[in-house]
Amino acid sequence: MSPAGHAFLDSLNPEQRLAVLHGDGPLLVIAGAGSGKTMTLAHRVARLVADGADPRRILLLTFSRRAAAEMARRAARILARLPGPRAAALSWAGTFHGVGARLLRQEAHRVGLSPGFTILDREDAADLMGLVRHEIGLAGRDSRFPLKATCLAIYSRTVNAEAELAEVLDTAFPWCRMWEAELRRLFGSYVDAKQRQQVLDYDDLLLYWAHAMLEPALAAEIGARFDHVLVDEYQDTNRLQATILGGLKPDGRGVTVVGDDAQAIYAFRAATNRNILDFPQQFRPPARVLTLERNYRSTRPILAASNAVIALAAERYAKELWSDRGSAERPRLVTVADEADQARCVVAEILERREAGLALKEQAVLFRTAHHSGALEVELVRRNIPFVKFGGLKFLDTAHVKDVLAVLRWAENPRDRVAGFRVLQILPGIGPAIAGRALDRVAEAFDPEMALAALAPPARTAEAWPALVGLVGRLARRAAGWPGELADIRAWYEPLLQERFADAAPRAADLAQLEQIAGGYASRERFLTELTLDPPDATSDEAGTPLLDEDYLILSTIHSAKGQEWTAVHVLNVVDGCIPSDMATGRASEIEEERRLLYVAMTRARDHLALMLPHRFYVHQQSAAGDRYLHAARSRFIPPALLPLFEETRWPAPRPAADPPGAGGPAADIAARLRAIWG
DNA sequence: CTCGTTTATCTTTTT
DNA sequence: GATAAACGAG
Repeated sequence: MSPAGHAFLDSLNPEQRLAVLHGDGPLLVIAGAGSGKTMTLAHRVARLVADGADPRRILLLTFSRRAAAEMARRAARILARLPGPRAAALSWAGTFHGVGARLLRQEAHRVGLSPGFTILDREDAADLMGLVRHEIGLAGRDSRFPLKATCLAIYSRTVNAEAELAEVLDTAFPWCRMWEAELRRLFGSYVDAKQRQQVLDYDDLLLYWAHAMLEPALAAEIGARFDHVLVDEYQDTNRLQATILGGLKPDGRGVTVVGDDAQAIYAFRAATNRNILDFPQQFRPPARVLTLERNYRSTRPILAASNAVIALAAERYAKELWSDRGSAERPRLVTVADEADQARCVVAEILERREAGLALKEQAVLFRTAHHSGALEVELVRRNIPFVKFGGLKFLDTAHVKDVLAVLRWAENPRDRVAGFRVLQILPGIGPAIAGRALDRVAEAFDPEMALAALAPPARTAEAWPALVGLVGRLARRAAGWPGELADIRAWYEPLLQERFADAAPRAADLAQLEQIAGGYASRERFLTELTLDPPDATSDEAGTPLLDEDYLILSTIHSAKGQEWTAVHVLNVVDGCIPSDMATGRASEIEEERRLLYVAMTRARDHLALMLPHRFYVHQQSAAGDRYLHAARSRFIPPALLPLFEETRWPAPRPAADPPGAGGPAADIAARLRAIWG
């Protein structure tokens, strides 16, 4: 047991200290928003190491790599202050997917994988689904077969929830219900294709891991690698991840999970709050449960409003966050005419705060879906305010970056058909048919370069063909070394870029930046793996400038804002149809998730919180009706009973002098004058 | 076969 | 604003 009296425990409150000092039995920490969860977890890791645990035998599973890095950094800092030599940092910290990839590569031969497997990101996986979808022919004459992305979503959900296809279709994709038989066939072929090509999609990283844990010998061995397993954001894990955890530590010894059921916002990804609700009873004796209710982040009025919003939720672990940070400022409900005014208002308030000394970095604008920030982004660019956006389209999703990465992936794994298919079709004159046949040859051959060189390309391609063959050969031999390979690819691709895109210059700049990034990775394999598992998730208007020292505003989807905090927060479009999204008003559980989403958004704020209510809300790309305005009402999550907790304002502020139309009659009563002419 | 054009159809959030 | 199918010209 721990020698009580580690000096670094002094900064903790009593509940946090209990969590840090808890022994080896399974532990569940319900950590409310802003309750010092990261700090507590970091201290627990440090405490374990201080008491003799080997940091290389601690597994830390977090939601994002950024969270893992932050945790490791803080733990290291605590340890650095202790006397005596301290072992190296945590070597096993990352996401379930990242750790899975690493374990699977190490144990590849034992789970029937090639150690050279490549990983498909979501778009690549969707492309493969599209290829397979095409291959098995979809004759749907009367109604159309679901899009490739939808097919992938259905597949992914089924796997992650460990559920039946029929059940998933009923609950989450009712409009695809009629295609059950075809989907089943499609998924079978999809799995076959992945295995033939030695590629894994995101779900496979969990799936292979989970199934490896069903093999007693392997499970025991992998479980024995770790003395302690700590899982962060446990409310957002799914059944598959719970299965993995159960396989690693069946008796729960050394297991700590931390989470907050009130912040569960990933049900669409098959996360289930049953994991956290049922965790204690999984063990005998049951796991210990500790609750952190003291909030260090927000002022009392912000917390009061947030608590009131979440109090209306149906089912949750009862807890009431409290804070001793007094303030007279209530969160504001700001009514604006439309989205354009919303953008102007937000910018005006942000600039005002900056004038008052609050850096842009201390402020954030949050929204439900990525495109909701469109109008705001335009306004920010117009007024020259730097910003970085999290969520939505990424650097890696752009066509030219994907092209270059496909070349790398194809070199790493010549059987990766999605990659090869993409690369070949970059050349003018080559379409799906020729590319497909070429890939068949490559798959049969030992040497991809030879196979390609033996092929007779169509006349239009004859000129460009040898360059590609040469490139493929050099990459296969690793002639240029790393990261020189990227320069080699760029030299080959640049002329094609000019032909393919009208705006070649900025795209070329992106590729230069990609090469820059590549230099930070040790090898081609590491680069590809880590980039797909942990893509740089911010896009900024000024592509490429390392903004690290500059001041910039944060724009983020609410999902991507998880775990973060800012002094001032604006939440856009807090109206019915956005929060809750009108996509999600079908079932009660979906509505509940939207409620938690608003709660997460509100609890990001330390001192200032504004919820924006545009009256008119423009909806485009809507179904049949086409574009239209929606006359939006305040979100149903803020019913009239909660209004006293907010300050209701209007922007622009109604001008006091001139009376508004309709209120005191028109400023000049023309009608009376006209009557007077005859009077 | 490729490739440009035209048409109808769309479900958000992310590792 | 993107995706998929369908058509027609080279």
